[in-house]
Amino acid sequence: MAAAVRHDVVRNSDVKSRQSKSIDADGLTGPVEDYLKAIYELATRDGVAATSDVAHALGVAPASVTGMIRRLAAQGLLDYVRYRGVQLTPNGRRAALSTIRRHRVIETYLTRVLGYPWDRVHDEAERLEHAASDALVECMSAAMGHPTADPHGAPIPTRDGRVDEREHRSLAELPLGQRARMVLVSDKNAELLRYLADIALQPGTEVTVTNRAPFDGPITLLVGKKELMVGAPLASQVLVEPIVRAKSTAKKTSPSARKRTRG
Amino acid sequence: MAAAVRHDVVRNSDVKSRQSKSIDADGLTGPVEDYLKAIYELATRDGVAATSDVAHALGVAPASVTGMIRRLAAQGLLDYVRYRGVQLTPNGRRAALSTIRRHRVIETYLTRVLGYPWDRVHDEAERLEHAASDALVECMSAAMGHPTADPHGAPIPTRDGRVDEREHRSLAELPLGQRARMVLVSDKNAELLRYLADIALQPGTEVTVTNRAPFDGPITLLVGKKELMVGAPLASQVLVEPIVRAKSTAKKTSPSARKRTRG
DNA sequence: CCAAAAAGTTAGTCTCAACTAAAATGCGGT
DNA sequence: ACCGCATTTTAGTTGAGACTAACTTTTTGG
Repeated sequence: MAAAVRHDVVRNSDVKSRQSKSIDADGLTGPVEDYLKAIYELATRDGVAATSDVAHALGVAPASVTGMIRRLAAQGLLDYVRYRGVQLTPNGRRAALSTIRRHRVIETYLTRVLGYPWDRVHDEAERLEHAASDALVECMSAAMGHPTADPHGAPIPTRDGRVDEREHRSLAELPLGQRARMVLVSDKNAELLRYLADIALQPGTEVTVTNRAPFDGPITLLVGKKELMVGAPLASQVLVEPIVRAKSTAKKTSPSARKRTRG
Repeated sequence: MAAAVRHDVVRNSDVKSRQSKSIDADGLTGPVEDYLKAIYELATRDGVAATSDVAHALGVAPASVTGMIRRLAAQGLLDYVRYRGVQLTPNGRRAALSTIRRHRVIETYLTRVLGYPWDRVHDEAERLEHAASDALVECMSAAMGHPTADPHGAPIPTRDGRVDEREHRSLAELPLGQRARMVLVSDKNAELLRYLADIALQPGTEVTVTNRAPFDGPITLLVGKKELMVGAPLASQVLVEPIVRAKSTAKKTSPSARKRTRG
């Protein structure tokens, strides 16, 4: 090859910023992002997240959660009072929503564009969300015309951290005969998702509960034209929104379902 | 299968396999994959990889490399003789090529399908390669009709570990006046890639060296219809393949460029 | 209202993958 | 053949993030 030149432009990637642990987009590690996500979800439901709930959600020992919580509180991502549970600070919330946005955009992209199977997309996104940059996620989102919900119906937070936090009732609570539209199911249970795909029940599908056997017995559904029976555990996982006959222009769903789109 | 409820299906993701460190697709950690990739590249060039070269390639201290090499050798991924450098075993080679395949398919997908910028795709792929499953990578590859080279011209290994390992000569070595086609440039230097994009020199582009100033001085190129001058360091990074006038059907490139497609 | 159970925390240990400093080895030149 | 230098390895430390075992605090049921 040539002679002894090549000094400047060529030296590949010399000074490698020297960070020891693998940091992703937010400057947070993968595990940290997972904690923030889990705490976000628990605290949104219950106000504060309990140590053991976080531990269960992440599949780690409670003692590990206490340890991590201390670090995150010291970093200003959590408000923590010993023995009293934990909440996100504004910074923590921002970080959590950013991770959730990445997760959901990725899920949506993989199913919509690549045809990746519904029931496997969660595990894939669970790893990719820690590796994909925000720039890439924006690329994906733009390529789909900025969807607002993922394939399981979960709302996608915006870049500036707004997200639809409405709560929905499940098929287990839906009044008999009330027409409704499925809106959401957890993406975490692959078996459940496969079964729902089998019975053609997905976000957007219209469904009615026609009968409910006593003592949490089988629930009879009308999905499209087909009638079928499901158990109570499944029914409680499938969230729906009643279809309101548009009488007035006022878009009230129900007095109990408070609409709050926080940011 | 209506009746008797289904207590089984619903329990979310209870028993979480309990593995402590974050393992990806191959059952290897991110750092391990990075070492195998680096060793693959160095050992392919030089027979064995030297500790300090691996250290430099990964931006870590030589002592760290020795430590990791011991672990990988114990796992049967490397052949290691103290003070003598290191080589991949067949298993190590398989793992390295699998990671490289993921990297290059991802790079290609991001540029071709998502329009992700040429000079930033390497860093993105560097993180995604550890998170994307082989299944997803096959999806991407299929969506593009199974390309054989990434956007920088690097050959994409096949699933079964075959890869084109031909060596190419650089613009610095190309005889004056010889028409050639650019085939490859390293993806690691973003600045270089931006400049090449500027001058419209990419894999596939036809290029001729029309003059070379003495003492590694400026090199004059003909790219398309435009003439321009580049320095020796750049020229040595741009690899090309001479264009042979198809006289006979025999596809000989050059006696020195030995074609070996190992697997 | 108090004791037992449940939940949470502390203390101490482990592994991975990095580091620095010091010792060992290999090699080129005379 | 040997000296000096570059390369490599060993030894010992560090930090993140997990674990178990033991202890403390809160909650709950009688």
